[in-house]
Amino acid sequence: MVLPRAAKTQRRTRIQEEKEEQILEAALEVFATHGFRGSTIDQIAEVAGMSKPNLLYYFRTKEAMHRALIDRVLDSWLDPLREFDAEGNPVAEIRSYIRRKLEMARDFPRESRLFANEVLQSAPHILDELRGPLKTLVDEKVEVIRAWAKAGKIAKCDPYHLIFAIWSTTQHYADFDAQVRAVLGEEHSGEGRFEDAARFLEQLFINGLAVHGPASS
Amino acid sequence: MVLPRAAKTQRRTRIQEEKEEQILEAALEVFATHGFRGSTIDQIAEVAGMSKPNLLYYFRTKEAMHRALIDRVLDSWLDPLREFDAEGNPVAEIRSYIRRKLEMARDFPRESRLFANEVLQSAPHILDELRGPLKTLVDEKVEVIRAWAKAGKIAKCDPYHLIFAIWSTTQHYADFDAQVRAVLGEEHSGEGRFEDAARFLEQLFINGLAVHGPASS
DNA sequence: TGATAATTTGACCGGTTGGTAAAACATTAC
DNA sequence: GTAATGTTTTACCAACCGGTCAAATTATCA
Repeated sequence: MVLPRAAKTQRRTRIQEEKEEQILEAALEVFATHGFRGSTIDQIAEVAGMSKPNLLYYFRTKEAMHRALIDRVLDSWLDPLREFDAEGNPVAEIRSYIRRKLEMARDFPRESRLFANEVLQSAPHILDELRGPLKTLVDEKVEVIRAWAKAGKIAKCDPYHLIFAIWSTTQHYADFDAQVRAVLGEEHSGEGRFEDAARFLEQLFINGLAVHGPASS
Repeated sequence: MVLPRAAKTQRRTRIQEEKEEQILEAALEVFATHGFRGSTIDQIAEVAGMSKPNLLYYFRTKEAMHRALIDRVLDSWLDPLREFDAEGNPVAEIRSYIRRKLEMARDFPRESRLFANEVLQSAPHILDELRGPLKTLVDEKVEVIRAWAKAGKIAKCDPYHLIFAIWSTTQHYADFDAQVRAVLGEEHSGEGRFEDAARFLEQLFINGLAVHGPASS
C-alpha cells in the first residue's frame, strides 16, 4: 500500500498520528498568517520540518490540509457560544461569554485569524459550515436572548446584532492585533491590554444591555 | 519617452489619468477580495479590461499598484474619525461617528476589506501609516474622550478600547459580510440589516457610556 | 501631412507553485 | 532474517506568476 489516507477504515499508525499533528500545527501557523491562496505547501513543509512530497503523502492536496484543519478547529471555536446557558443569570452569562471569547482571542489568535481570512475572502471553503452548524447554533441562542429581553431581564435589542457585536469586539484583538499594537504603542501592548479590553467590554455590554425602566431611581 | 511614471513632474495625459483610474478601481476589487499575495496581475488586468503589460506600463510592479491604492484610500478612510468634534455634544458625536463608520462599511466595503486583509496579515505594507498618521489621530481623539469622561459627560472608560469597539463592530458588516449573511439567512440580508445594526449599536454604545451617577434621575 | 511621442500588444523569461513518479529507506509482522 | 508494508526523498513536470522587450499601433501636434 502506498496511500495512508486510502486505508480502508484501518486504524492509523503512531507515525501517521504524529506527522498529521505536526503538519496541521504548521498549516495553522501558515494559513492563519497568509490565508489560503497566499500560503504555499513549501512554507508549510518548512515550518513542519519535512519535505514537500512528505507532506503530500499525508494530505493529497493543499485543500485537503486546509479542510482537515478547519474541521478540527471549527468545533472548539464554537464552544464558548455553546456554553451560553438559558438557565443562568443573563448578565452573568453575557459577561462570561465575553470573557471566554476574549480568552480565545488571546490564547488562540491563529485559529481566529484562520477563520477571519476565510470569511474576509467570502468564505469559499466554509460557507456550508456557516450556513449550517453555525447558523443553527446562533438561532438557538438568539431565542434565549429574546426570551431574556421579553422577561425584562435585559434591554430589548436585536439578538443577532448583539452576538455580532460580541464576536467582532473580542476577535478584533486577535485578527487586528497589528493595528491594536500600532495604535497603543509598544508600551501598552503587553498582555495587560487584554485585561483593559475585558474591563471595557464588560462595562459596555452590561451597561448597554441594562434595563432602563421608565421610572429611574 | 517610454515610461509615463518617469516623466519629470510633467502634467499627466488624459489617457494616463483615465487608465490609472481604471487600474486602481480594478486593483481595489481584486486586492480587497484576495489580499496582496492572493492577487495576481493577470486578474487585475482582466477586471480592468486591459493586457498585463499595459498595466505594467502604468504601474511598474504589483507593489506599486498596491501602494498607490493604499495612498489614495487611506486618507478618506480616516475622515469619519477626523470629524469627531471636541466641541460637540459627546453623545451626539459618538452616535454620529458610529453612523458614519457604518455608512462607510455599507457604501465602501471593498476599502474596508483592503485594510482588513492587510492588517490581518500583520500589515506588512501599511505598518508605518498605522504607527504614524493613524496613531497620531487616535491619540488626539483619545484625549477628547478622556476630557468628556473627566467632565462627567460620559462614563469613565478606556478611550482606546472604545475606539477599537466602534471600529470592530461597524467594520464587521463589511469585512465579515459573508458570515453575517450566512447567519442572518438570505431573508434578513437585505440592506435593512444596516438599519438594524445602526439601531442596535447606538443603543449599545449610548447606554453603555451613559453616566450612572450615584444619584440617578 | 508627416514626424514624434505615447500607448498597447504578443512573445518570451526565469523563478515559483501544486503536484507526481519511482526508487530508497525504515518499520513491522511473521 | 526476510518479506511485506509504511515512510521519505530525489528528481521532475506542467502551469502559473511577476516582469521584460521589442515591435506594432495609436494619439498629438507642427
